[in-house]
Amino acid sequence: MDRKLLASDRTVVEVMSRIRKSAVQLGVLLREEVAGDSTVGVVFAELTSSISRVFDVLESMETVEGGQRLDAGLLSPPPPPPPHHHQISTKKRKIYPATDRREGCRRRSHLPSKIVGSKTLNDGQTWRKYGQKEIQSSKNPRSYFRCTHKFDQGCMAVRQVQRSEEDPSTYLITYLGEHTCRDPAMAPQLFSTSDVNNTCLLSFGASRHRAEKEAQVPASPFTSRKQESDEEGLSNLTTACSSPDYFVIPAAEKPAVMTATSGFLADLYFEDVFGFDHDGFLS
DNA sequence: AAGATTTGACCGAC
DNA sequence: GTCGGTCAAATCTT
Repeated sequence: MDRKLLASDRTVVEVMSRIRKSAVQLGVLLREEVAGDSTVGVVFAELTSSISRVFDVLESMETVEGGQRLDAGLLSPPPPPPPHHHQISTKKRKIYPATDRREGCRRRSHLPSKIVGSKTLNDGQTWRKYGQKEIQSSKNPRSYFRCTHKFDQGCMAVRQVQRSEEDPSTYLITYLGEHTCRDPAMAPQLFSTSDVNNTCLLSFGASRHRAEKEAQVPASPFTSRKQESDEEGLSNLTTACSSPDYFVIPAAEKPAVMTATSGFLADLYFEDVFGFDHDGFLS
């Protein structure tokens, strides 16, 4: 797959990202049906499988600029320049000169993103909340989080959290960018027994390319620090890996979901992220 | 005191 | 002009 990415391919990427986003939202809305061993569940599994394959193909292409992975450039914008001197205005904020526009203000919503439906905000990562915004199309505000290690390790991962309108107990978490930070001291906590028992992670669009990359750079800087911004006391750990490409299913729904999806997504997750068969891992 | 959160302002994309 | 994403001073928490 040596073909370079054309502008039209990028449009495809954007459209596919939207389709994937819609699929995830659909999964949340159809939780019961998807969880059951029903036709809906089978069709949903088929849909997610197809989306994953498309992303596999797209991610195997080179970028026009050459060399970089598809999402490397799209997901990880270059780090913003260090803040320098700014004019002081009479208002609360400093005024940035026209030549010093903030990179961060560029909208990222059109970039590939990974959306997770979760009952908890705790995903094993340490996040720092940096903003909250009322969203026009939604009655629930959206909260913005950046990785705690943004400045000390240059990690550009960010996430947006919004409570689901359909199911207020569920958070729709959009991950943008990938974690490049590491906190080795916490690695041994990866998949403690309780985590395995209480979670089920379904991979959405996890590619072998990403898996290989993560195998080289072990993900998941787990931390014992206070889980930041975990609203309303939701502190039970529900995810055990930093890779954001998951669909998180509450423990109670796990068996049914595993049946409905024939386990292929879960298999993909275990194989891609950990590089071995989960049956062996769990036994 | 240090670090985290809140919240109004700023700014680029659309 | 509107909207969404980010910044950063003020405030809160540990």
